[in-house]
Parts: sequence; structure tokens; C-alpha cells
Amino acid sequence: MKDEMRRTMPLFSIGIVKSLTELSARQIRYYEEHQLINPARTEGNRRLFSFNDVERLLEIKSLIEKGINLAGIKQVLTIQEPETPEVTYTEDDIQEAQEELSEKELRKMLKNELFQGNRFGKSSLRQGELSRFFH
DNA sequence: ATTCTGACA
DNA sequence: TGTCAGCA
Repeated sequence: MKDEMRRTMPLFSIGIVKSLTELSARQIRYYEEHQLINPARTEGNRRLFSFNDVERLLEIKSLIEKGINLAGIKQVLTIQEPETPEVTYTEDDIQEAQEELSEKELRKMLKNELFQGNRFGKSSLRQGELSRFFH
């Protein structure tokens, strides 16, 4: 599996992204409205975020914390083109990827979290949202 | 239970 | 941005 595929694969619900980024659902949806991210959708219209989306959100968050407004962020981040018919993932692809999500990638994300100044390991991991990713 | 869109005391 | 409504 190519690396690009690994990070564009739609995997996370907005709930997981909320705990991963410490951003509110309101903010995440708002940033999407302004084309800062373009998460995929399930048949039921639920958003599915990729590693790329989460990384972009973390970048957006850090910029917001530095007092930069959306106009400024749009200048910093390359605006993502809405529909990109590049690659299409079947639900089986997504389901399989969510099950095979490696610990290595999670480490990378957790590392990013720490780098961004967030802290896990505590109550931020409600229920077991991420437990299924640990084999 | 969770997420979605629209709206605003 | 928060939050509540009314759906799916």
C-alpha cells in the first residue's frame, strides 16, 4: 500500500478527531465550510477524516492559537480542492484499513499531539475510541 | 448513542 | 464559537 494512500484513507469519525485534536465539532465543521479540509463522507453523510485531515487540523489549531484568523490560515495552508477524483475507496477498503491501522501510525499521531502541546494518556481517551486500533 | 444541518435567547 | 433543535 502506497504511503499517500495510507494518509488519504478516510478513517476517523468526527468524534475521534475531536479527541485527537482537542478541537470542537463546531470548529472542525466550520473549517470544512471554509475549505481548509475536505473530509470524505459515508453513505449516511457522516464525515470520515484521513490522517492528512487530522494533521491539517492540528496545523490549523496551532495557527489559531497563535492568533491567526481564517483569512490568514488560508494564506498559509494551500486550500484543498473540494472534489478530487484521484482515488476512490470502497467501504471494504476503509473498514479493512481501520482494522489494520498500525500502532506505528498512532505513535506518530500521539507524537504530534505531544509536539503540539496536547496531552493524552488521561481522560481524553473516552470509552475506548482508540482501543480498537491497538492490536 | 452519534453525527448532521441550520439558526441564534 | 457555543448550543439547541429536529433528523437520520
